[in-house]
Amino acid sequence: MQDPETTLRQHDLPVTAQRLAVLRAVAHHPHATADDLAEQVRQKIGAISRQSVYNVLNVLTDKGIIRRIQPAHSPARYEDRVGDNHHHLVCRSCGLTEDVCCAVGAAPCLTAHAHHGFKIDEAEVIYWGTCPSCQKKPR
Amino acid sequence: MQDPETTLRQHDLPVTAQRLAVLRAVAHHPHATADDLAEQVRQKIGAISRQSVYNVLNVLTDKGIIRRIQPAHSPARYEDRVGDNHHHLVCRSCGLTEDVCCAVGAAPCLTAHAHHGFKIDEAEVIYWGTCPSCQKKPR
DNA sequence: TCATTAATTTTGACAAAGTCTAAATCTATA
DNA sequence: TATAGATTTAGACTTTGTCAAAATTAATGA
Ligand SMILES: [Mn+2]
Ligand SMILES: [Mn+2]
Ligand SMILES: [Zn+2]
Ligand SMILES: [Zn+2]
Repeated sequence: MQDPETTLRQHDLPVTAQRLAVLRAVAHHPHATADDLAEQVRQKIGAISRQSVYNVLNVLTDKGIIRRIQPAHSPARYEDRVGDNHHHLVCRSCGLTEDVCCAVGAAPCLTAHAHHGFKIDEAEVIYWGTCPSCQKKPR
Repeated sequence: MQDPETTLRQHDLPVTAQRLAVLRAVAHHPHATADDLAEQVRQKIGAISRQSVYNVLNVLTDKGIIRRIQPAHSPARYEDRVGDNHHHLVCRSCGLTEDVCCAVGAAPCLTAHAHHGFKIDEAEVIYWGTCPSCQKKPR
């Protein structure tokens, strides 16, 4: 990823302190929630409204600059690793989220057998399980 | 599936009108939301509280009698087709949800390469696309 | 540099989907 | 049929996110 200001200009987005800070926060904290990111941004630039965090995350997602993932039982999470069709491994117990390369190859799971006449554009895969640290915990 | 009353007794659940009605509604309306199901139940038994619908869906899900799926942008959906590791095909436009047999074989996507030391117990796959009917619509 | 305009940010209300709690009701059992 | 324990209900509450209008800021070009 290049520097956030260049990224914004390349996408015809006016450069604002809020956008820069959110974009940096996403880059530094992959799979963070909107709330997590607001927290990070506040530590950097002092203040940001909740609405602005959502505004920025939405516009960045629409432009394809970042990606939104929405596992069950969790608010949406964001990452700037886009366009590589990777998947996720989520701990049922603590929510820890790890990247996993696409199981079948390049963008393979997209070859979804033309089922039911649907025009398929994405295969979303989430592996659910227990992370090493939670496996150790009693209970 | 056998009759709902037997199912409940086999799982040591006291039989109530609400549980029977919700279980029947799930069987007759696969991939319905809690709200959809409440609606159906009311047509059958006259009334049920929102909380009871959730209570029942939760206990049935915990017992493994039904399954909960939670696609992005949608409230949770329920079905009584459990234990066969099937996946889902969801229309981005209208939310239509169809079953898809597991792409890789029996319970294959579970063989997830022992990544990151996680103990994986489920591979959830959602194919996103546009259903035939929505493909026809203008716009 | 400065004024103008369009876009962004903020504030505060609102919505959807669920959960929590205590009181009322019902089921199972004997 | 009485009892104990479980379920159901009502209503408040929480979380995550959106909407809309007013205030502020960024980009542009004179
Ligand atoms: Mn990722
Ligand atoms: Mn299904
Ligand atoms: Zn964990
Ligand atoms: Zn559709």
